[in-house]
Amino acid sequence: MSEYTPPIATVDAALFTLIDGRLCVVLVRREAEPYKGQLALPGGYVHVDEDEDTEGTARRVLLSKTGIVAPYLEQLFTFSGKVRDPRGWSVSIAYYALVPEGRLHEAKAAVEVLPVDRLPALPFDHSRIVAKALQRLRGKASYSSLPAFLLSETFTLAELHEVYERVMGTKLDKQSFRRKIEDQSIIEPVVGAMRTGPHRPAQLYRLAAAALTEFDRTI
Amino acid sequence: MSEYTPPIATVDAALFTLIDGRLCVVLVRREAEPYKGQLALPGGYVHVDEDEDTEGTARRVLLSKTGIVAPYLEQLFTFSGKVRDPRGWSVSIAYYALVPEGRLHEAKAAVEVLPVDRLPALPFDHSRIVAKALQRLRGKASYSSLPAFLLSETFTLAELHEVYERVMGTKLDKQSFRRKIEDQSIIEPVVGAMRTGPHRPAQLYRLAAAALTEFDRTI
DNA sequence: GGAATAGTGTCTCTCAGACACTATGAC
DNA sequence: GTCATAGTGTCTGAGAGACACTATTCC
Repeated sequence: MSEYTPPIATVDAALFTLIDGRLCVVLVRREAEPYKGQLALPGGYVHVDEDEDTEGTARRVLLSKTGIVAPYLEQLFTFSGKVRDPRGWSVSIAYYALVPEGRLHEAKAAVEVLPVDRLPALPFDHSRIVAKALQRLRGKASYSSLPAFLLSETFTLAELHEVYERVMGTKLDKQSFRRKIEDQSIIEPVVGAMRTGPHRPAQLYRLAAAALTEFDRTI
Repeated sequence: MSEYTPPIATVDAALFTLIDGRLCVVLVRREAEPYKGQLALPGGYVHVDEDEDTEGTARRVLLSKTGIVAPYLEQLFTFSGKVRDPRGWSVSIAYYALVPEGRLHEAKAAVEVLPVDRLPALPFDHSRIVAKALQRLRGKASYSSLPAFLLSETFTLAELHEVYERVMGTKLDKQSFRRKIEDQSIIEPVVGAMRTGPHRPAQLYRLAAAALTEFDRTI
């Protein structure tokens, strides 16, 4: 097998955030060919001498191209084939990530954050990657704590409620939502911490577990 | 980037079947180093001159190593890193597949079909791949038509009921199961076709869609 | 007091689970 | 008729959705 030719191996990452209640993707302008100068998902080669695994590649690429360390990062899908990259037969291990709006100040100046429903056509198959990531995000929102990673560490129930509605694109009944979230032990109150304003103060909560938590399901 | 060294790129596939109500995996004995002679998941290099994409690799590898064309094949996860393969930093795009017991006669003589709860330790990270595939299979069983791909093209409701129970490892109420399946339009009766025996004949059904169908869910 | 948002009480309707019942074949 | 499995009727309890209510702050 000495003449074995492996495909090109890259990682691409779709980094989502929520700005003014709109789901957005973080894009970077490509500094090298192909598609130099175009907006695309942050991505790069797998570095076998540097990366622990492809999740390490994703973290490195996100940090180096956007300046952001995302609190949630998950492998999405591996895209592959002869035509998706003009450089030749390639494999792209795609990841998606969530970051709260408040952490975007860490971002490099060169990034552009665009609403998912206002994206231009993206190079490679990046539009497909974004579509698949959105599908995963929306699906997983309905049975897990995933949308909470779009909020800062503490948040009110109303904020959590809204982020679920925004991600899923549907109205959710207030009482049903609160029952569901509290029954599942997804979150815990931060005792004594309240969000104040010109109204009754709201209890602040944090995620009970640092990792993603899934709800119960039945057939 | 002329000095760029890509990782090794392989595909591994966990092929499941149901024998006497027990979930089993199809293993092959490795013909080459490393781990020559050991039982492992069917796998092989991505051939950039031959494969359309990595799903094509998976189909080719499954056919060439086991002789089987599986009616259901889905990408599972991409495993990667320096230590999982003694040949060096590698990426394995793992797939899982389902095949009905009745199609195993196509299989090559060299394959071994072992129950998932009786597997030996497998080389590389193949035990992790099987574990992750089982997790996906069990999870997806609860909200999709997935387990039906372990049955031949036509089947009775009782057979479908049993395969769901076997895959999920739980008892399901007969009436609830039938309501659920029929409400979701997962299957359609094959008019006039009945499974006979020393008892009342049973209506035969087929999947209403050739592809996987998901049930409705709510938050 | 009024405005604004937080948080609760409670009714209803749907649906899953439980389980007993009827149906229809072979013998 | 018996046996075996197919298939249905129906009760009940839990929970989601709807929606109105009370609570607590700032002004």
